[in-house]
Amino acid sequence: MSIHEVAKRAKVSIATVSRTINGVPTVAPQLSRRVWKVIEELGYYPNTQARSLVSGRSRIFGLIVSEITNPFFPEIVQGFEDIAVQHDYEVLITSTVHDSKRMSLSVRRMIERRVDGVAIVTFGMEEALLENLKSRNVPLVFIDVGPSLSRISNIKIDYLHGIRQAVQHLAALRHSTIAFISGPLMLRSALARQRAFLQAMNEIGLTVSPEYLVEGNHTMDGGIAAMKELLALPVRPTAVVCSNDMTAIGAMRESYDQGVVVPDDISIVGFDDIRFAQFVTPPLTTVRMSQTEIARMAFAALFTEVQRKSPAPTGNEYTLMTSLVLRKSTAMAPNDSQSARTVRPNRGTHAETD
Amino acid sequence: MSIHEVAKRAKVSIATVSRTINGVPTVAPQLSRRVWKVIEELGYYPNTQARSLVSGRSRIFGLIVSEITNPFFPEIVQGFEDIAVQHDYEVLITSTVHDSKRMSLSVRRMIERRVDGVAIVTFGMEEALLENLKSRNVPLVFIDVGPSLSRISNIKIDYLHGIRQAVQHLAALRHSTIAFISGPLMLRSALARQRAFLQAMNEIGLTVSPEYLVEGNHTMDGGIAAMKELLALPVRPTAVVCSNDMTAIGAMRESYDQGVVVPDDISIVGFDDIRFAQFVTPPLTTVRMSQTEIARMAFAALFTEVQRKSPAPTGNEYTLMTSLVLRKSTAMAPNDSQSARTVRPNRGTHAETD
DNA sequence: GTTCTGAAAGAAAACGTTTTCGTGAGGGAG
DNA sequence: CTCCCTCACGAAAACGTTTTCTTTCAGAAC
Repeated sequence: MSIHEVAKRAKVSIATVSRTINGVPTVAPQLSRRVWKVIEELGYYPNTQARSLVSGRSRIFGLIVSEITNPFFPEIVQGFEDIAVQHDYEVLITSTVHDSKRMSLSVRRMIERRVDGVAIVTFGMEEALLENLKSRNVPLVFIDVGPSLSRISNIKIDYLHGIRQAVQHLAALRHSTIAFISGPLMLRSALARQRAFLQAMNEIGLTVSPEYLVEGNHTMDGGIAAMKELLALPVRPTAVVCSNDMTAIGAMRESYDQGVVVPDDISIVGFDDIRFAQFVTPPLTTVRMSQTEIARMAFAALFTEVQRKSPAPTGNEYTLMTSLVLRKSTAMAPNDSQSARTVRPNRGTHAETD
Repeated sequence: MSIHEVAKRAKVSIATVSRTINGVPTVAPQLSRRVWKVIEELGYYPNTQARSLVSGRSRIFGLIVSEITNPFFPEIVQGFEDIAVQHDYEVLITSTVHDSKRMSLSVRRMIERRVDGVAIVTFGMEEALLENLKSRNVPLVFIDVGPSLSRISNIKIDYLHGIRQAVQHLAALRHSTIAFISGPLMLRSALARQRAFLQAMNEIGLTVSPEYLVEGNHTMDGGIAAMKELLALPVRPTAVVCSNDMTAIGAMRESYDQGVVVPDDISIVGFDDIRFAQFVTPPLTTVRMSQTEIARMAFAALFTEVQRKSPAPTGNEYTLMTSLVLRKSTAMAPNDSQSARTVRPNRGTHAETD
C-alpha cells in the first residue's frame, strides 16, 4: 500500500524504492528489477499528494472557462486535457458561469490545491481573481486580455486575418451590402471582432452604414433578434457575418422562419467554428479560431513558465491565427444585384464598381 | 505561507491554528478571533495536499466520461462540478475518447491522486478499469451497467417511460408506420432503447417490420445514412424515432437534403435532449434524459458511500426517469394515411384501424 | 490550604514521499 | 599492502497538516 510495504518486501530501504520509481541512475540494475517486481505484484501506485508535498510541485494546472456547456469550450477542455496527460499533468477544471462568487471560489480552490499554473480561458476580463493568483506568483495564461507581467503569458488572437478572408470571400461572390451582428460590445473580444470587420470592409472600399451593424449577445436568441432587424430593413443585406457561431445559427433560424433561404437569398458566415457549425443546415461557413490550438498554446505557456528557472520580467506571448473555412452557408449574391427576393426593387444606395 | 507562519504571528502553536481553521470548539473565542485575523491578513490558505495526506481523504472525485466534446457530456460535467463545489469537493475529469489505453491511464491517475470515488459516465462498458478501482475499494458509480457489489452504485435509466410517451405521441398524431434508428447494438444502452421502442409499439398494437429498424451509430453521419435507407423504402415511414439526438439531427439533415420537410412530411423524435436539440431547425422533439439529474445522482451516490461507516454489501441504486419533450419536429401524419409525398401511391402493407 | 477536576493549549507523532547526508564495501593506484 | 576514491545503498530530515497525548492552569470541593 505504501512505499514502506514495497521496501519491506523487496528488502531494501524506502529510499531505494523511491529512487527506483524515479529512475535515479545510481540504483543497481539487478536491485531495480527486484523492486519493480514487488511494485508490480503489489499493484503499488505512489501517493501523489505526498510526492508533491515534498517536491513543492503539484503537477496540476487549473483551467478556468466561462461555462463548459457553451459549445465553444468543450474542445478546449479536451485539448488541454490531452496535452496535460501527455506531460503527466492533471487538470482542475472550473467554470465560472459568469458568477464572480464562483470565480473567486474557484481561484481559492486552486490555490489550496497548489496548482502549478492556471489558464484563464474566459472572454470577459475578470480582474478580481487575478490579484490573488498574481500575488502568489502562480504562472498564468490569459487569452487576449492578460496584462504584461512576470509569469503571466498571453495568447493574442489575430481576428483580422480570418475576418478579412470572410469579407473578401463575400465580396468575391458579388456581395456588397454586408451586415455584421456583433457580440456584446463590452466584451473586448467582441469589440475586436467588430473592428476587424469594419477594417476589412474598409480595405476593399466597402462602406457599412450603421443600420447594418447590429449588436447581438453571442447567443442564438441574440442572433434571431438581430436578424429580425436586418430583414426588416428597406434594403436587406445580401450577406451577414456574425461575431460567433451561435449568433449565426440564430440568424439562420430566423431566415428560415421568414422563408429567406440560406445561402440562395442571403449568405451567412459565423465565427469560432464550434463543432456544431458542421451539423447545422446548411453547414455553416465560418471563421475558425482553433480551440485545440488555444489549448495547446495555453498549456505550452504554462509549461514553459514552470520549467523556467530565472523569473523573466514578463511571460511569453503567442499569437493564434484565424482563418475562413468554407461550407455551404454562403453563395453568390442574388442576381438582381440587390437584397433578398421579397424586397421591393428599390435600389440600394451602395455604388458597386463591377 | 504555512501554518507555522500563522502560528508564529498569532503567538500560538500550530495545533491551535489548525483547530481554529477546522472550527474545533475547544478553542477560546478570543483566541480564535486573533488567529483568524492573522489568517486574513496573511491571506493564508491551507495546503490541501498536506491535509489529505494525514486525513486520508482527498476530497476529490473522479469523473470519467466518453468524450467531453460529445454534446451529451458537458452538461453532466457542469452539473457534477456544481454539486461538487457545494460540498467542498474537487473533481478530476477524464475523457477516455473510447481508447482503452487512455482509460486505464486515467484510472491510474485517479488512484495516484487518491480520489475518494469515481463516477463512470460512459456508455459502453469498460470492464477492465473496474478491477483496479474495485480492488482498491474505491466507491464507484456506474450508469446503467454497474455490477452489484459493495461500494458500487448504479444509476438505472428508465428508457421505456420516455420512449413509450414518444411512441404514443406519434400514434396520437395518426402515425402508424414508425421507424427506429438505433445506436450501435453492441452498446447496452442502445440495445435497451431499441427494446423499449419495440415494446412500446407492441403495447399499442403496432408492428414494426425489420426494414423499419435500422442500425445507426449515434453520430450524425449514422443518422444520415440510416435516413437514406428509410427514405428509399417503397413505403416510407411517416415518423422515425432515433436512439439519440445526433442521429435525429442527421436524419433531419438528410430529409432536408431530399426535400422531405420535417415535420410536415415526416416526424422525427430524438433521444437525450442535448442542448443543441433546441437549436436545430425545426427544434427537435425528443426524449429527455436529464443530464443534470444524472450528475446529481452520481454525486449523491459517491457522497453517501464516502460517508458510510459500515461497508454495505452493495451500493445504492438510483433510477432516472426519461420523458418526452415536445418541440417542433413532430406533426400530424400526412393526410393520405401513408408515407411522404414524393412516393408513388403504392399502398402500404400495414393495415390501419382508424 | 490542599487536592482534584476539567478546560484550554502546546508538544509531538503521524501521513507517504523525496532528498540530503552519511556509511560501508569494493576496487584502483601507488 | 595500504590508502583513498567511488559507488551503491540506508538513515533521517523535511514537506504542511491533523490528531493524540501531555501539560498547564484556574477554579471547585473538601
